[in-house]
Amino acid sequence: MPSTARIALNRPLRRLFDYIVPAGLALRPGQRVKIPFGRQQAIGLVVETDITPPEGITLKPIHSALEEWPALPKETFRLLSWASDYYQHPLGECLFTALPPALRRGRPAIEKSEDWWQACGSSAALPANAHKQKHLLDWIARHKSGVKSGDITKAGFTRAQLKTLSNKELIQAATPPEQNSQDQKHKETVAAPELSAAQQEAASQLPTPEDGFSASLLYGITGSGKTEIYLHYLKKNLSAKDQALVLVPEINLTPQTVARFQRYFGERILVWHSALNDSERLNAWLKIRNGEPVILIGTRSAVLLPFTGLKALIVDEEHDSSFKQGEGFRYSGRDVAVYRAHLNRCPVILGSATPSLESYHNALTGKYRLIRLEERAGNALPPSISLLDIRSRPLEGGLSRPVMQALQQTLDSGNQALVFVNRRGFAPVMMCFDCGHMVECPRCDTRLTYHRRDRAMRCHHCDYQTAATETCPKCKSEAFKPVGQGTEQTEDILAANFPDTPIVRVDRDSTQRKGSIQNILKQVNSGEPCILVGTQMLAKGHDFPDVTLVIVINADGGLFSVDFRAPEQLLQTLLQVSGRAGRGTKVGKVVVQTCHSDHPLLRTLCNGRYLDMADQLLEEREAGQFPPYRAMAIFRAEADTMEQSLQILDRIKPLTHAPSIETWGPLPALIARRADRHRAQLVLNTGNRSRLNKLLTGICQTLEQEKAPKGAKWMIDVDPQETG
DNA sequence: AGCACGCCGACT
DNA sequence: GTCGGCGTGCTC
Repeated sequence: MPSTARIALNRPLRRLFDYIVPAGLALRPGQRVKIPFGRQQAIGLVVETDITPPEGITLKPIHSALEEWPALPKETFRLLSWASDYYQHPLGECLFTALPPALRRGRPAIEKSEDWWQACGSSAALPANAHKQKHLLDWIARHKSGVKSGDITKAGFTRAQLKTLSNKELIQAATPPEQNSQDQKHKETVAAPELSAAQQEAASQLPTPEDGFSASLLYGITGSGKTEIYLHYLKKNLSAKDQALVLVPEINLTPQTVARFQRYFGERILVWHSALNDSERLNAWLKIRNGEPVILIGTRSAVLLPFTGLKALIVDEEHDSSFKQGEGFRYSGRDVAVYRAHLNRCPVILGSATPSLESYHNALTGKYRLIRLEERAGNALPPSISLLDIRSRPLEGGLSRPVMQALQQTLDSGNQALVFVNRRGFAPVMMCFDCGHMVECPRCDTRLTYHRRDRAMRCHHCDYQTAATETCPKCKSEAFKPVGQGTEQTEDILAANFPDTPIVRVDRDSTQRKGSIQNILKQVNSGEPCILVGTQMLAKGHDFPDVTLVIVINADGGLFSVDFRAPEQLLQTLLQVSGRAGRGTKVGKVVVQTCHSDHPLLRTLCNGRYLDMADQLLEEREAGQFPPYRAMAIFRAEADTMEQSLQILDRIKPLTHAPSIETWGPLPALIARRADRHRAQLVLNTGNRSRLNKLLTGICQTLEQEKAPKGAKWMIDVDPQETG
């Protein structure tokens, strides 16, 4: 009897393939193998050995193992198997997402040294029309100690340009600056940060790695210094050989954040985020796989890395919705982190000023330990929040008179202000006041946003854009006007009202234009009076010590949404924005414009106590039978027509009829058509998560056997973040 | 997902 | 007469 193995492939298939293991080859789960697959060669991962293959199939032999050790160590492998089952995503694809691209393609698991270059010729030798090459040569020449090729492509140059310069012998291979990395290795790092009494008290409540698995929700109001607690915790609890993981939202992984950790841990800090290239990914992955005692700061996918000596996990801003992947393998980085800590018998700390209702609920039921830190670091006082009812108040670009006056006062006293507008562009709609026509996206069920800066109408849900017109495209009327406020418009109105004050706009458009948010914020950091105008981007992670006034243009969007998470997200955003005010020694003031100043949630907002709001929201969730009281999953379908999408879900619906499982729909999605795809969904809701999980496994298996009609697709989303 | 096999339109 | 369109079927 030849020995056998079950192999997972990087294919969207909910099945595994069995092979014969050649004599003399010892295989363990998690190992990479080269296998024949159909008439191609493929890379697979061993799932199980010595299996009993099904009858009537002739097994092919495995070609070879790529290395004799498992690329995915035992704990990582178990984590991914669990996640595959929990999120109902094919095992092969789950396992392969934990490999860097180079290893997925079958490249050897050895460190890839990057080639370094330095200039050795003058740009005068180049033809006059070779502008790109000249730029690149100048750029390389500016870096005296040489540059690595990865940074060259990141700076916007191509490999072809590099090669041309090399052929012309204007640049040559350089030796990597060894000294520098040596210097850094020996750089002294400072001891654990001094904690305030309140921080000390919070830190003392955190269980240590010796206590085994624990999950703690660190509720620390904005400005309370959660990061110092993380630093202190890692400093006190990691031995020289331990690994740790700090998960952060993509937007918070700034050079400043990394520098702050490096100050305490020097070379032990390693980063992992979407901007790494293939060789950087491979090298970081190998360090972690080799058990080097790194402290990894990374985004969502870092939780899947092959740690072998993980002693602590931290999830910062745990409420952030970007921890949930919105497509493909739709896992929650935060929830996977908690499960990983559990598997690994080590602590996980979830930190937030505005905890998710899921985590808060777990804290209330005793699953997590709740640790409160309700004092701002230094002498900073919490900002005062007030509502300003704007019903029947004249508005100029969305701003009321009292708000304008407050802005003036703030500037007069030499301080900075921040205006929060939750929409980029100039106006979310262009409307004709003669015929009532509104300009819509031809490919989506949405209105086009007017961008006055570049005279364009853009869809914010697909890549469609068209030139803006002066008159109504339908009836040619000149009564064709923008309706509603976007950041561009607010910026213009503020510039007109405060001509001597710099207005700094921060949104996706302005950061794209100016390179980075750091560039834009340079002038804000000087402390000179100015007004910041921006979207969500402003609310996350940036400190503005001189901002003493925060204006929220309109808070009502999330109050009456069909999405059950909208109120939670609104309050989180409002509080995160509020937290920008008065971070230094100055007292902050927050004014929220609303048409519903008597709304109970907004009333609670004014006391600034997030947990009071969370209590209120939890009551609503319980009454409505929503998560975290019930488990939820959504079948989504998209096709060329809505009929097709609904048809797929109508077919699924009877399969979901089971005790204790409620099914809603199928219904068209909130934005029913997006990029010419018609979308619908079927919502499953239950008090019995494990029963739902088993049911879903069966349904997905069944559906995969059937072929979906052409152009139509179904997918499953467990614990969905967006339910519109 | 790949990749082949397979049956119908415009070209050397 | 062929090259090639992408429909559907299979991969241990």
